[in-house]
Amino acid sequence: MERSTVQRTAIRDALQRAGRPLLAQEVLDIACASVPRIGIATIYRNLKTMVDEGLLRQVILPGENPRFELSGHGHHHHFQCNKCQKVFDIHSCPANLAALAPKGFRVEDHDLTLYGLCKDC
Amino acid sequence: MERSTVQRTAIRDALQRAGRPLLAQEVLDIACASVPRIGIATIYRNLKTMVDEGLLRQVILPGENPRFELSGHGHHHHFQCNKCQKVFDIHSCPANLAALAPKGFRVEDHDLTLYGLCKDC
DNA sequence: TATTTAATGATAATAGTATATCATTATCAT
DNA sequence: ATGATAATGATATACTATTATCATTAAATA
Repeated sequence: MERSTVQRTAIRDALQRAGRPLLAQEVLDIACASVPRIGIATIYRNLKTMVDEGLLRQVILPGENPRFELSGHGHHHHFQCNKCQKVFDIHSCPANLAALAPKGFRVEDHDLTLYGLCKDC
Repeated sequence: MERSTVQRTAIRDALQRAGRPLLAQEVLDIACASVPRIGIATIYRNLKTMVDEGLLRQVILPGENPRFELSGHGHHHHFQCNKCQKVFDIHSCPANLAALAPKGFRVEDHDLTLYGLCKDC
């Protein structure tokens, strides 16, 4: 049985409005604006539930804590700003990556992260 | 003042013979063969020192603990086997990655990880 | 070989994220 | 509106990779 709560709504809205993957802590900060007394446990609980439901997808970059984004964006990659550390979506994808692997290796998937300066930095 | 110890040698040899990035735990397991009483603290201590000296480089894949490899291989990427979890070097690199970023973003660097089955799996 | 002291090994301590606990609150079906 | 109970909030706890501690060992120099 699942109930609709203002906390859950605030979490979904935070991710929707941001339009980029957010850390649990970032979700907390944003959701606090609409639900001041929201706790970090509620954030983690709901993020986990929403991932299990398939509503969210985890974005894990090297050396970073998990971020969360709304699912349904298809296969894509990410850009992290070296200055503000924010992560943005990249909707294109390099071709022929399978050819890079050594002979005898079968490529099934890949992860790509670009680093640099975002539009605002 | 730096002293040459069998432990330090065993750690360097483990990385050299493996020819692929190793977890601290993997280094311990391999080094144990030549220095049975070697402790995990010694592994971490030496890995850290060797990174500071520039002898080693850390390899951090998404969601994984740091691995270590001998430096001096230049810019390259990695392949992780979905079955044995081992990580291998990939010495080629896709071109034109900068073109993938949205307008207004400046690309300075990138990370690429391929996933699949290694030669042995 | 004796001396100095850096390095080791065993383990306790730390750090930082994520989860468990539980009394309280608030949702929803009746 | 009421009752059953799912969800929350505050915080304790777990987890686990890494570091600190310190007595002991061993490398390097004279």
